Order: sequence, then structure tokens, then C-alpha cells
Amino acid sequence: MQLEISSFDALLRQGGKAAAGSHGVDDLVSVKLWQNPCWLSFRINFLALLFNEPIYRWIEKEYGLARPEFVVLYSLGLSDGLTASAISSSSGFPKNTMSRAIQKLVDKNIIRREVDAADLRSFVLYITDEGKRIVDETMQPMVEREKVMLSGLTPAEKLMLSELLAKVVVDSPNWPPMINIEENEQ
Amino acid sequence: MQLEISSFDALLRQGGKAAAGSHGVDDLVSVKLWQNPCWLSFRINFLALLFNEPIYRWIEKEYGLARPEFVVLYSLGLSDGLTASAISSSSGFPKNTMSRAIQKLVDKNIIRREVDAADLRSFVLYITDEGKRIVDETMQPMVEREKVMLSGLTPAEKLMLSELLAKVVVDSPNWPPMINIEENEQ
DNA sequence: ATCGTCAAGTTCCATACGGAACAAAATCCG
DNA sequence: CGGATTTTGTTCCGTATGGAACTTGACGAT
Repeated sequence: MQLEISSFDALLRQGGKAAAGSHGVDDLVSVKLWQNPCWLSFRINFLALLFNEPIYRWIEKEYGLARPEFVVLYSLGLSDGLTASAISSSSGFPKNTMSRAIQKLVDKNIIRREVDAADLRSFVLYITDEGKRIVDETMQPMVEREKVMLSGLTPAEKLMLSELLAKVVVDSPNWPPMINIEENEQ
Repeated sequence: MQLEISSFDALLRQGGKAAAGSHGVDDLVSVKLWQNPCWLSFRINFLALLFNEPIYRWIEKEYGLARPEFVVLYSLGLSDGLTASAISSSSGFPKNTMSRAIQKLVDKNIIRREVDAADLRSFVLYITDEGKRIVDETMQPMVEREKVMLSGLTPAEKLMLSELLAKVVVDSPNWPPMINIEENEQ
């Protein structure tokens, strides 16, 4: 059974092809950009990679922190006093990975862990001065990297992109959890 | 040294907050959405995760293909007759991971490998009928998943998002390769 | 030609990863 | 209250991962 591709879907996927051109971009990347039914996931994943790869490589080299560790640290930098499970669910890393990362950070004296009086199972995590220092220092290159990534857009376009991505993220709790998977089983 | 945050940067990061609201979204996700200097990378990574996690879990379960294997298969589905390094560089997976994935796919008779007469080092990869079948079958849920992810946007917004993401991807070869890293060394 | 350099793929190996089972505490509910 | 259930975080363990070294072939310069 062949998929019916509506003309709007085709238009979507080709969005901005004429305006953008493709000078400089790899051949296969071109194909994945313009002839790809899953244009959204490719573009998102590709851009995520382009941000993550150099940044996390640099952080690892400069501060000896692996990605899960830095995710914990960064989260606490944004909102101190979090719990492991909160960080886990907001970042997508499984909780055992977070657990290990947290332990390493505690050992390195980058974060501090206190038992939650209200719930003796869980720990509340706090960033230390050392941790704050690292967050401050890493923030600059990360922001800079984002700025570079957006440098091809006009201010209005940046704003539009920000809004659209935010809108999709905010809508995400409403999505059905891929029911098509379960319904096929037995 | 504290970072100067221009008011436009603040505006950018808050893009569409009023319009979007935050009903339903996790607390920490809210913070990472609206109080995050690195709004772009968070949103991109978060959305990538929301697509990848259920899809690749399903593909693994249903077809026994790990993510790198499926990436190879999908790439060949879009453009048959590729080489390992082309797939590697367009997908961001290291070439040894691709090498293993390719070998598994060959063993499973999902792709076929022929020596390139023009360059005896490299192999040209072709998708088999079995491989085509799998690509066809998986395409539907993937496209469906994207459709769900975009369901909160109007057609005009979808088109705009497609264009903006494409524009950023196309611009990516022009980005400097994170020079700030190297310049700090010695 | 022939050497040096580069590119394609593979192999090796230490390590990180994530699923599953687990202990302990909280919560639910009859 | 007290047993079932859920939640938090840790531990165990097999496996995937990706850096580095390696092999083989292409290519460029003299």
C-alpha cells in the first residue's frame, strides 16, 4: 500500500527550497532536506547534533564533565533545589544514568545533596559555588553557539522560530502516546 | 563577569510565551522553555527526543533494528547506492558505528554491498526488497508521528517552521567551527 | 615511479548506557 | 491501622558506543 502524499505535505517538506538554495550543503543532506517525508525529525535531529557535538565535546575536554553530568548541572543552574527524577523526566535521560551523574558531581563537589525532610526517599540537589562557576563559564560559549546557528536568520525570523518551537513544546503533553504501536500487538 | 543580556535576547527566549501559555507542561520544562539563555538547543533537543524515543523504541521492538541500523536503511531508502562514509557524515554517527550497523544489515539481508570499481576501498550499498518493505512499513508511523507533533500549528505556521528550519540547516556549512574552543588553548 | 599524505572501513578496547530487578519510603484504600 | 501499589533512587549486568590504532587503496608532488 503506497502512501498518499498530499500536495500540501509536499509543499511543507519543500518549504523554502527556492529561497534557501543548497549551496555548500552535503549531497545526502540535501536529499534528506528536500526529498524526505520526515522533514521535521531530520531537521531537528540534524540541528541538535550540530549544537551538541561541539559543545559537549568541549565541556568534556575542558571540565571533565560528560553530557549527563552537565545536564544535571545546567538544570540546577536554571533552577536550584531540584530532585533527580525531575531532572530525569525533563531531560529524557533514564534515571539510573542521572543517578550516576549526580554521584559523580557530588564527588567532584560541584553539587550538594540533602535529604528531603518531607520525603525521605528523595534528595534535593543544590549547586555549589564551584558548580555556579562552571555554569557561568560554559554559558557564554553555548549562547554564542546558538547565536552562530541563528546568524542566517533575520531578527523577525529568529523570533518566529522561537515562538513556533515553543508552541510545539507546549503542545506536547496533549499528544497521544503513539497508540498505533500498542494497537497492533495481539 | 556577568553576561549582558540584551532585551532582544530576552524577547527571543520568551517568544510566544503569552500566546502559548504553559498548561500541562512539566514545571522544569517550563523553566527550561522560558528562563533559559539557550532556548534554541533546549527546544530542539527536547523535540528531537520526543520524536526519536517512541519511534526508535518501536522500530527496535518491531523489526529488531537498532537506531544506527535504521539510519542506514532509511538513508538508502531516500537515496540508494550510497557509501558508508556519506551516511556517516550526514547522520553524525561515527564511522565505526556505521560499519557495524552495515554489517548487521548485510547479514540480515536488508541491504547489499558491492565494491566500488572506481574506488576499491569503498563499498556501495543497495537496499534489498526486504529492506524496501521495512522502509515502506515504518514510514507511515513516522510520518504520522510528525503530523501529531505539528498538530498544534496552523498550516501557515507549519510551513513557516519548515522554511525556517531548512534555512538554518542550509546555512550550517558557513558556521565557524567553534573557534573559541581552540583559541583558549595555550 | 616512489614517497608522503589522505580517505574508506574495520577492529580493538575501555567505558558508558539503559533495561530490569531491587530496597526503601510514601501513598492509597478498604 | 495494614497490606497492595506507586514512587524514588541505586545496583547489576549485558551490550552498544565511540575514540584510537590499523589496513588498504587513492592521490599528489617531485
